[in-house]
Amino acid sequence: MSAASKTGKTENDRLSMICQGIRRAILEGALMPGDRLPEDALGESFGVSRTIARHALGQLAAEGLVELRRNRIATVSAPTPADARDIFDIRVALERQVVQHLAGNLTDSQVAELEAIVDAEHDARHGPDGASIRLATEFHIRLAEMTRKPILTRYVTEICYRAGLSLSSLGRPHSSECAISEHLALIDTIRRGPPEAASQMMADHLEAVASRALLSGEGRQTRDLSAILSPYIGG
Amino acid sequence: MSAASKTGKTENDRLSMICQGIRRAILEGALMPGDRLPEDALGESFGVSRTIARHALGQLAAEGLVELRRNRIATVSAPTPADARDIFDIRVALERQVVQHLAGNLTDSQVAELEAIVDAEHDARHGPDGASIRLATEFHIRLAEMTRKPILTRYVTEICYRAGLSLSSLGRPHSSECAISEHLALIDTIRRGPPEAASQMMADHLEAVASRALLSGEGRQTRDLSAILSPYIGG
DNA sequence: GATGGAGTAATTGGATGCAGAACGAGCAGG
DNA sequence: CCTGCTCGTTCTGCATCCAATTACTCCATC
Repeated sequence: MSAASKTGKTENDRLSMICQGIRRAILEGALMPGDRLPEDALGESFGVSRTIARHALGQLAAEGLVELRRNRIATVSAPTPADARDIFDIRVALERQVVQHLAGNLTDSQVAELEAIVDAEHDARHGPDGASIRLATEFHIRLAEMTRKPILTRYVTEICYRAGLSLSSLGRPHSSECAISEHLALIDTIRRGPPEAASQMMADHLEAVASRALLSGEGRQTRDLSAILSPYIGG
Repeated sequence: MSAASKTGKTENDRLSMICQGIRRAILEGALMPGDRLPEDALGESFGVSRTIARHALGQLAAEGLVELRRNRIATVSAPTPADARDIFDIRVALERQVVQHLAGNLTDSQVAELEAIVDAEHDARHGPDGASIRLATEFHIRLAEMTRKPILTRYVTEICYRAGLSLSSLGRPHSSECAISEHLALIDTIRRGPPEAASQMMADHLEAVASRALLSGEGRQTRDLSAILSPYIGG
């Protein structure tokens, strides 16, 4: 799925499979912060041995999605509100780059593809929360991929997943209603607009998403103490 | 090898040690793109088994510093000029965030610390290239750390290492001469300046670094094979 | 009923072993 | 002299195994 740069890839890596599976589960809220991810349970779920599961956890920890402490069961990361703020700031910076590179350069088929995603978002707006978040994230990731800049794409993808985790853990149940029309407007502005306008609109959009989801502040009271204390333990 | 190898607490970080060691070796140009990193050799060098070395390679691959292809010996990544351009764009975006958060908020001791690094850069300006790149990178990383935003810091650190790799492989021998005065000016502007000014100065600085180091590389397109392939040979 | 502690089960950290793929030397042929 | 093929060596992919540490349960105690 990631960009194929030069030499053909298509490695049937089981490791990527596991990573992607867990990423999606986290993104959709199926896995919540603090949930435990024991190595052999994981391996058994995915039909591989602990070795692979272990490796996958290492990767996901590097991406900030899971927390790994010595001799302890891996858990889904629990971003603090400060983390979420940090993540969204970075996301704004990166996605501004995306739309600046894209502004005025979208092909018709690309526009169509993006609009198809928004359509799917529209269809899913009354479904489970996870689907909305996943589709909204997909929209942004596809946008990044269209720049054909693999490194930028990688970072945008990563930060989008982290943002998704923040939303599903700290955010209110739902706020995608407005995001849909904003996505449509975004497509249009990117398609024709000057880079600055598109960049600004993306920044406003992401800021709005963050505000709607996170500004509520109280969030939901955490399910257990460890989530509250986790940021203070590791150092 | 002579490290404290007793059981107990501080033995936690063998993996981080390897990662950091390789990162620095790459940053300083001791390891060049295409250099092979066999798991056995790595493990032996660091006095651990393949398992750890393997894990470390996985991490570094996730950071984009090494390339990992199935059943093939890991190699130091070989960024293309396009990759380098991409990396520097991202770096500009991220470091603008850094200075925007920092502008007007630097303490005296922080200023002193940064100036100390620049002093070290000055001392090292006629030494080996690696030292200059390492110190310049350290300057930017410390700057990021001062925001006390761990996630932003992580990304800046990562992108700085990648930029360093690009410089040491694609860049000209020396370009640190001007960077030193620019770093000093940067400190001053961040210390007192408005966020916009500091942000712009950082962008200009990084753009200048990229231009000085990379713009020369554009000229040689398919000139002769040995010149093109020399970075891929590993000598 | 709540608290603290010991013993057992569960889980991770890491090493090793084995199968298979890639690398490279050496040889045959143009 | 250069190109293509074959085969032994090297290296990775992965599973399994053992030691060390943690998590959990149960019981004694306050």
